[in-house]
Amino acid sequence: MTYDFRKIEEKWQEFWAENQTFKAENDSQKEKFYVLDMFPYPSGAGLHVGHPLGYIASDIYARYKRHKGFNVLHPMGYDSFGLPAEQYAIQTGQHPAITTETNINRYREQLDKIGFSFDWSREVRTSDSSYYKWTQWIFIQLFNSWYNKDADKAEDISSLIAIFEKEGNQSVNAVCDEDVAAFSATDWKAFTVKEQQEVLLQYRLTYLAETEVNWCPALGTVLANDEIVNGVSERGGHPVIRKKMTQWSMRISAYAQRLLDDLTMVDWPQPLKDSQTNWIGRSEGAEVTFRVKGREEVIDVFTTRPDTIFGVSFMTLAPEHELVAKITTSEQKEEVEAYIAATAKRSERDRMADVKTITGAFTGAYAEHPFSKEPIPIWIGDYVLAGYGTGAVMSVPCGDQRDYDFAKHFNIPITNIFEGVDISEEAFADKEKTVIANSDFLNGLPYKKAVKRVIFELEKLEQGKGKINYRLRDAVFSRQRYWGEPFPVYYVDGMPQMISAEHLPIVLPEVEKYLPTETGEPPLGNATVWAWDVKKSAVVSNQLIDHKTVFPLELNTMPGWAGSSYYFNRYMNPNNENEIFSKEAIDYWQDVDLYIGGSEHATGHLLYSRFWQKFLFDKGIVPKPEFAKKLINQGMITGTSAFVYFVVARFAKDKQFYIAVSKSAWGRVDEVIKNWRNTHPVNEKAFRYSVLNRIHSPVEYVNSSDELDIESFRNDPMYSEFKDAIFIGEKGEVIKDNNDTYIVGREVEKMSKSKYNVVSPDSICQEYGADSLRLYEMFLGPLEQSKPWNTAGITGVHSFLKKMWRLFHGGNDGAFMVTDAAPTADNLKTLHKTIKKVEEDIENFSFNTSVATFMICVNELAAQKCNSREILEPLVLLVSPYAPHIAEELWSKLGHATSIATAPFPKFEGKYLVESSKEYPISFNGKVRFKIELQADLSKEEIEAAVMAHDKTREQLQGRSPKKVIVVPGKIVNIVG
RNA sequence: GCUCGAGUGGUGGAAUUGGUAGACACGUUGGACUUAAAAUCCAAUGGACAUUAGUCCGUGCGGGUUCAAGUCCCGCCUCGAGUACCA
Repeated sequence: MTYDFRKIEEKWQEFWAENQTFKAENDSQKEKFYVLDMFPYPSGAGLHVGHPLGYIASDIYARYKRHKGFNVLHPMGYDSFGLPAEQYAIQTGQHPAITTETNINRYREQLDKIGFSFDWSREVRTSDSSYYKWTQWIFIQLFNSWYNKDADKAEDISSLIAIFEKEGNQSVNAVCDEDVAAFSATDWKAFTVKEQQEVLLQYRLTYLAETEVNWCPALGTVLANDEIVNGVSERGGHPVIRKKMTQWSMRISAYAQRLLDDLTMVDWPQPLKDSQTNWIGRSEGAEVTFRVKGREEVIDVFTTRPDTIFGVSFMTLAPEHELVAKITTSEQKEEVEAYIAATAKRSERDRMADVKTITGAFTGAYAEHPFSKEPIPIWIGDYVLAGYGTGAVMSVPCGDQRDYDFAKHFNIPITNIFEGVDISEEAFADKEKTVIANSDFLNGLPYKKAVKRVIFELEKLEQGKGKINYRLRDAVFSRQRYWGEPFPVYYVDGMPQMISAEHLPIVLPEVEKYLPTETGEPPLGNATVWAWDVKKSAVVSNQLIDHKTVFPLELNTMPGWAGSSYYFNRYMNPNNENEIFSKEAIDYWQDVDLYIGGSEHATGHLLYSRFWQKFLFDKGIVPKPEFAKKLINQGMITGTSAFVYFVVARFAKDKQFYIAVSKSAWGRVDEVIKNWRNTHPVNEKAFRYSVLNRIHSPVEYVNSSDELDIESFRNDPMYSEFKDAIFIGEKGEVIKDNNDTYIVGREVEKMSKSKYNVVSPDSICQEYGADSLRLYEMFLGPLEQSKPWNTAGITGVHSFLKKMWRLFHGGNDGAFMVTDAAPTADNLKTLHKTIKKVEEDIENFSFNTSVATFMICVNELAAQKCNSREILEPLVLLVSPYAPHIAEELWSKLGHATSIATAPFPKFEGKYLVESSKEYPISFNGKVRFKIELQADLSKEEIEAAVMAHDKTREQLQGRSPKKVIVVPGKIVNIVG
């Protein structure tokens, strides 16, 4: 019987689906294990072989854990709201829900063919109203919460209101907007309802505020910081400008410190942790208040070097700073305004690209030094960012290179306040070596002591305090898009009101057009039934809006990360209509044990998810402050492109054709063409040719030896212009389509349609089977590393499966032939060494090496002609997580009526590996010269004696007596001298 | 610029605490079987020298520690990822 993988794989995929083999139970006596993949956005292009890499790894782990007796939760779903479906809708009018559905079905078909052990009964789709009902619900919870810094957690807004009623807001230690006005309990009670709501918005964890946002005109929406890469939108690469807009924001900054601290709790890759740490950007320092000479206004600055305060020789404000207009003197007004106009014109991108050019303008105003009371000129400069700190800096040229360059450029005097340091060439920024001089009460102090002292003095003056600053900004949560979660929000007198949870979900309305309205409102502005009736508690026609019982609904939708920030929790109890998940479910499953996904989500999804998890934790909704214990970033699989090298030959008029020159001759085109002309005379004197760029050939036309299937290439309609091309080899000989070979050039590139190097998992499954695909993806190399795909190599793992199949099917007729014969010592040794290695490898996520181990095992057992059930049955179990279809088939042939999925993993027994002898490498001065076989239980002395007595040792030493003999029992012997 | 990661045969990659570098596989070459092909099997395969025995060189480069270094230390180079004037 031959290994008919197509039949076997189809059979078992059906079996698993019918029997719901991988359905996880929420009430189980077994220990839980939660293995999660980052769910995909179902794009129209479908999956290529790079996508399932992480899914295969997690599936192996999930299956392994089932064999180890765990109740495994291994779900899959779709992050199905998003831009591409909406862009497609704008172009074609096709409803995004339809496109999304089509794409999901295609994804599902592809995933099913690979034989994953997903519990599909738990599938979620973020664009389903039964799912986004809970996204809306969490939004409401955030709205109804504030961050109490004393308790260091989120609390219900009612506790804040209680404080306001009792004592106003002065003693409240909350994370809130910067500019909250002080009020007393009496004030609070005197406020109108609207005024009270305005105040509360400044404290809520999600709030509506006019903020400066990243507006992308091309996409017609705002973007979060992590959606902008190099100053342009991550999707599409469109320019982004700063714009003030009223938007929903998430007060993630409240959690900055905990997001930082709790990184120590999780086993995540260090680079990922580092990039979150950098993104949060904590810096310790002080806030210092400078009075402006002759004016009421003050300038607050944040500095990490308050110890250098006596080195301040000027102040710099961001051009956008609100004080600029107020303090600029009439003499300087023209220059300052011109400068502001010039910087406003420069895009964010220009500003970033051009760091070298120093620009700025003097405002004419002076600040007053808090200690020396000396006047300090106030400048503006675009190297100071409005969005960081207070948008103003105290410039200390002797201690900061940017300040130094600025001072030099504008001839501002530089004071040296460091002991024994030369600053004539550059600033001195080494904190460790700092000793302060020239600084009144700070003289002689090192950095740390000086900082402490100056903060103490500033507090005395009430002109400063120690402060910790974070780069992390609150996250803008509104998007001017159609295909996203609608907010459960309506407006009364301009103030946002939450729709109560029992009326959720608020379902996305139908619209005629997916573009912004003529008045510039988001696409939901096109909806005709999009108003909230508070009496009926229902969405009704806009025409009924009377601002008494019927109010307008929010027109923005939520961003892509809303639905993905808690889906891992929803999987625990995904079909629960009454709760986000049941208490029993969350108590049992707790958190994700293993999360596998791409590293591109480091500062987006993974930061927002941690934020929401902490919020839900504060509210007692989830039991863990971190949602995923261990996380692995799988590497990218790149494509191996194939190139054909062409020249265009012309002779006579209008007569031209293509000549493909083989890769190895590409450097000597002239010579090769000349050779070709010698053997194939072209009469026309006008013959000439020019070099054409290399052309991507579809990778399916190239075999494992890099030979092009010229006929297929010619007949591809894509390449009709090369239909009659002449292919020539290294020496200029003409390559005949059937006999000779044309060798293509190869290069590793990103897998993409435009490079014709995309390989789909479907075609691999069709030709080699899912088990081969799974094994090969793992065999390519370490999971975390990026590596090129080359279909040619798959024959290795495929023939391994065939070899394994043959272990079970002997004789000439290939009948199933497993015997109950007792295994030999060699059989047992091979098996147990394999068990040991495979188990270690899976625990270490080293899947590539266990595939190699399987190959060695099968090669050895084949050489030993092993047919013993006692050996082959455990082998099937070992292979099962990797190649589940063939494993199920062999398992059932071995006489088992139930699936292999939960059969216990073979137990390693060291006794079979005990060796009676050991082959010792004998090295002289570190170089191995020969090997000798010795008994394994010899002592150091006995080994040394045996080695020294050996003929070959004497031969090597040639009469010399060794200085030293090093014996490492069980390892090596080294003779020195 | 800063932070992190990585450099090993023609290729993908192996190599517990420093202890036989190149496992396993692809590719290549030769052979068996076959009318032929496919499939399968066998052998060789880091480089140089050598008839053999064997010798020398070899894990990006240069130093160092050690009986012993792909692995540890110091200094560089190259590539990749992230970040972008963060006061």
